[in-house]
Amino acid sequence: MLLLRLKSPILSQNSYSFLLKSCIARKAVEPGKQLHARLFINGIIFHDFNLATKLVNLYSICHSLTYAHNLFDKIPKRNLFLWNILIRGYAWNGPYESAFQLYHQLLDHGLDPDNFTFPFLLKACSGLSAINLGKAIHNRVIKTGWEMDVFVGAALIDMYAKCGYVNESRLVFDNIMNRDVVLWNSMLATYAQNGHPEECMKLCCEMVFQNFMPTEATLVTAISASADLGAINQGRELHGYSWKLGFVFNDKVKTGLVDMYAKSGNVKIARVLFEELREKRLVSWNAMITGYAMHGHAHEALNLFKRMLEYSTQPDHITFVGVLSACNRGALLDEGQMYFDSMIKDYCIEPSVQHFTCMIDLLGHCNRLNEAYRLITEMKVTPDSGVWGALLNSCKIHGNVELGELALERLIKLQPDDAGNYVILSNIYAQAGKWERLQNLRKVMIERNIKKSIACSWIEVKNKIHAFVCGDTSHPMSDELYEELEKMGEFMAEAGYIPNTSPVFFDVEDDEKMEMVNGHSERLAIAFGLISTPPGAKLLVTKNLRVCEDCHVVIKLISKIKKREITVRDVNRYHHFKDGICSCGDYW
DNA sequence: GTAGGGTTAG
Repeated sequence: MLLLRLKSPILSQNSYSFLLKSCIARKAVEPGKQLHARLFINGIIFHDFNLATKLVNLYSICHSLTYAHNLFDKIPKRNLFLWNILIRGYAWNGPYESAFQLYHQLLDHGLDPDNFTFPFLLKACSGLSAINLGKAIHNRVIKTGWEMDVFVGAALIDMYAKCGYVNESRLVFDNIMNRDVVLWNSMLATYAQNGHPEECMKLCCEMVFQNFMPTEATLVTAISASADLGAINQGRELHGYSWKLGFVFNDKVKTGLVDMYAKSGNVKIARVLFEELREKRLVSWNAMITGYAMHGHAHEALNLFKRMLEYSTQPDHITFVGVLSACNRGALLDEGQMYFDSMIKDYCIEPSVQHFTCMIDLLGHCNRLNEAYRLITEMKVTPDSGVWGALLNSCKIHGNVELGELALERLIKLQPDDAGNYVILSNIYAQAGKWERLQNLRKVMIERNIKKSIACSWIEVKNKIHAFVCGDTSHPMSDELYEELEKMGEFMAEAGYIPNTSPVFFDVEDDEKMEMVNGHSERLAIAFGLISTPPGAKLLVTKNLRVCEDCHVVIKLISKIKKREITVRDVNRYHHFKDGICSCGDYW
């Protein structure tokens, strides 16, 4: 950049070329603009295609799309390379629509998109979640014969993944014979991002089996999948595998491990790894803060947040989801309100539905139901099912029938087929002794043919995931498992336990009801865990719905009688049972 | 005479 400071107005075109190349390498847009001005004054710019191209490239890399596009428009003869770098700029930074405008212009000019154009266009589709556009581009890919290209393929896989079309992703993946590691990674990410962690793990094994060397992205994706599965042993294996492959000092892999250990209930190990990070980036802070929040360690989460600010790391909207849900778990109303205000005022973050959900949950937690409702009415964003669900849940805990009815009314509009909401209101009615309303609600459910979704819980034992549905007798160890449950029942009866059958929704006789509660999937998974692990071993069970109230009581007792730490991760939160107490403080 | 696909936190 020394040359820039020289007074001499005349530089050779080679020198300009060299300087621009250096600007591109450093992403230095300001010196580039100065060079642009000189080129303009000297009248060189429009005669030297090479220099103009370099400038468009620089602007495009540096998010200066307006500059890039203006210059692009003035270049008389444009080649595909020039179109591609401008499309790339829009694909990376938006507005994505501009990428498609350029694409159509390109076609109008009689040019054919190539294996560079397609990945950029597909990236823009991913950004817009525009499946129809994506499919149209896919057709064009097939027509122009680029479908076997790994770059195009990976972009197609990602586009379908971001639009939620997992099967289409897989078709693209299966269709390409000469795969490379990124193509595998794209497919792994598709499964991980779309809630198919088991498929992700399976494919990961296949990839290794086919002698592909995992990369940083492979491990990050696989670790996040095992975090979503709550598969601690698989996660530990991946941890060991990272050692073997030399990724153990890699901060991105390590952040994945922090998330994985936190989600599987090992917050302490997560913290140790977090402290080992050489560079603590925003994602790492967020993983640790949300990890603490999930497990109800409100003060640890907030202390870490304060430390993050001392490190001058700017929090983002995800950090505040963690901070606010930490306040919620700790019933810290004043702090929660303070952070919510600070997020808006000090950090200029527009509260999202998630932030509002945290606040409504928090107000509800503290029995400020009317304020919670008022907040919903004042929200600038449209309240979704999470928001009304939080209100409904708070109404159940504090026995507010009227607001509960209102919340359900809104929920029915948003999720007409979700039985869970009806069940919560029916529980509110049952608790309040409103039997007539309860009967009416049941009638409505029957009329609308709303059925409770099948509850499923799973537990990982010796690296294998064992899944149980409600009343399941299909497991090979089913007999032993029910025997264990029966034995537990005797112990619990001695401890004064009386089954609470109110969560059982169907009209059935009492002893039948008992059996149904007894056969709840979380109990089956825990019973299986008890008989297939050594005494004292921790258990982690994951459930697709909320833990039922009776099971919550029972698991507390089991943790005391069997001297076991049991973690249940239900659809909303974690419950840590130890010595007869649950970390949620019976609020969930 | 150049560029590109996959990566974690909610």
